[in-house]
Amino acid sequence: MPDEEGHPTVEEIELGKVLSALADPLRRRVVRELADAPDGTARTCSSFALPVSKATVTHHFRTLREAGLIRQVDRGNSRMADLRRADIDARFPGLLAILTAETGAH
Amino acid sequence: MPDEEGHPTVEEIELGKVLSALADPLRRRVVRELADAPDGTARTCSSFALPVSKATVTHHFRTLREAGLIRQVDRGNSRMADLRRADIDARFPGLLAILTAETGAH
DNA sequence: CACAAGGTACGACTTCAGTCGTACCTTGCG
DNA sequence: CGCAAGGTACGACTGAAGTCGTACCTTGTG
Repeated sequence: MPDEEGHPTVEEIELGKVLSALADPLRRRVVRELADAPDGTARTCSSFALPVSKATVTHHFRTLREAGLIRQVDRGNSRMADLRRADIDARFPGLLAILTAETGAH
Repeated sequence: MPDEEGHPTVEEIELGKVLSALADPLRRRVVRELADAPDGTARTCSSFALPVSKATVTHHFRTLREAGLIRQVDRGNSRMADLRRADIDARFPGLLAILTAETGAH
């Protein structure tokens, strides 16, 4: 069985869900910031300062997690999120490069 | 100015619209079939035999066209669609390879 | 010319995704 | 202990997206 609740295994990652998750500019911004940071960088949800409410932030991170793009682990007080870089690269090579190349209006 | 109605130029192609367009399995199927065919292959909308009505087919092809993924030109009786392969490769290298690699339930 | 084939336009319906407020839970800290 | 910080759960609202039927236009063909 997978890790915890809502983390698909590498084989379970579906292109459709990944593309749907990345269709949203806020979620794309989260992934891009994580992809630009050193591998293994883990940040809290709130550290991204998304211009939406807490409830909406939770919703977006759940979408990213269930798509298989990020990993979320409880760490005492808060919950840390980090990019599943190796898994993404294995399933969709070149995808992260496309995302990090995005510039302009975000 | 661009070509005809609804064809963005290469620079106007936006990642968000491309990902939104590709989030739909039917549209992904169209792009994949075109990408698998030889470059320059042009097909009619109806030749894809999508399991939806004519009106819906028109809708999906308009979405693909406005996202900049396909080109549509009137050719007498019908309207031929072909992949904007060079433009896509220029803006998002590796994207088409990800799509053509998709297997399983479509 | 008349008609079928291929698409588009428009309006309508339904489902889904993004958004929020509120209530609530857990953990760390003073 | 008591409280603030960080997140989640739930219900609700709204707008967007996929779907369809019908009507209509254009082009090629018999």
